[in-house]
Amino acid sequence: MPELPEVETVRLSLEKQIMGETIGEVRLNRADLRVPFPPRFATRLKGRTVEGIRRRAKYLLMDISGGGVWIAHLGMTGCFHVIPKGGRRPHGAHDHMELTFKSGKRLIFSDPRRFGLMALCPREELAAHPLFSHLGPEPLDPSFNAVYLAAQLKRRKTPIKVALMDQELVVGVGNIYASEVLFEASVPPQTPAHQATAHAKEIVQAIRKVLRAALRLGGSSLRDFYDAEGQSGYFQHEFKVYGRENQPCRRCKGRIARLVQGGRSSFYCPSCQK
DNA sequence: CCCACGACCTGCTGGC
DNA sequence: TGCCAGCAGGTCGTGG
Repeated sequence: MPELPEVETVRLSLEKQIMGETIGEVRLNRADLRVPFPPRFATRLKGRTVEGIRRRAKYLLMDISGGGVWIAHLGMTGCFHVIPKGGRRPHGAHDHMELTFKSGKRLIFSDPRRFGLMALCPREELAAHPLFSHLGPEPLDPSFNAVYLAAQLKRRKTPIKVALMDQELVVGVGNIYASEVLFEASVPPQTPAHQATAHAKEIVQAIRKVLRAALRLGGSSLRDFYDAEGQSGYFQHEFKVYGRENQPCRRCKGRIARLVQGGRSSFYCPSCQK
């Protein structure tokens, strides 16, 4: 569910729903997700007001009163659900955190695979936090440009598809958008990164174009992505290659191919991408 | 340093 | 119908 467009979609819906809310009860239904919840997590959230909701890479950052940041990562299957005051929702087997605001609104975090993560950090220590200190630039930030990308690609032998998913090179691009971006840039996914330096400009433009288009459509909903208000995204209908193995290329009518790189499926059009 | 690979989890799908 | 292999949006640690 969660590459940059999906995380940003969740951020927007959380902003609409829980900005300014003050946290009452916090219930954890287990001790850990991918890593343990922070020590005294519930206590440290209780009584705090949500002052801001930001995103960095695929992390959601809730600024809470008192100077702290509540960090959340959705992993593969993590979901926030906001339930209006008095609203009902059957308890799910994977509801790991249930938070009630003083207004009566509730916020549920569910995550079947538990690849998600929660952390807490003082605001001024965020940049130095181990989760953040090694992250590359935001793809929609001016610092991510052809000169930067070419310099990064130059010293890597790994396939371009794998390089684009490396959060140290650029953040927010995951398995879906890496394939879509390379189709847009007409670059085959197997190309060694250092051989793609000449295409750095096209790749930067493709990343911007694809991510912006996905953002406009509320991200991509495969099986289970919804924003905090239960709204699905629509970009999955725009996929040119992702998940389309053996189907006709929308551009040339040739067959979309699949290969495995770094243990993940890559999709591409062998005749358009060369 | 770089890279490939497995591990972490659960659930769904498709083939036999 | 039932079972099992294979696959799924991400990251991290290990070992070569």
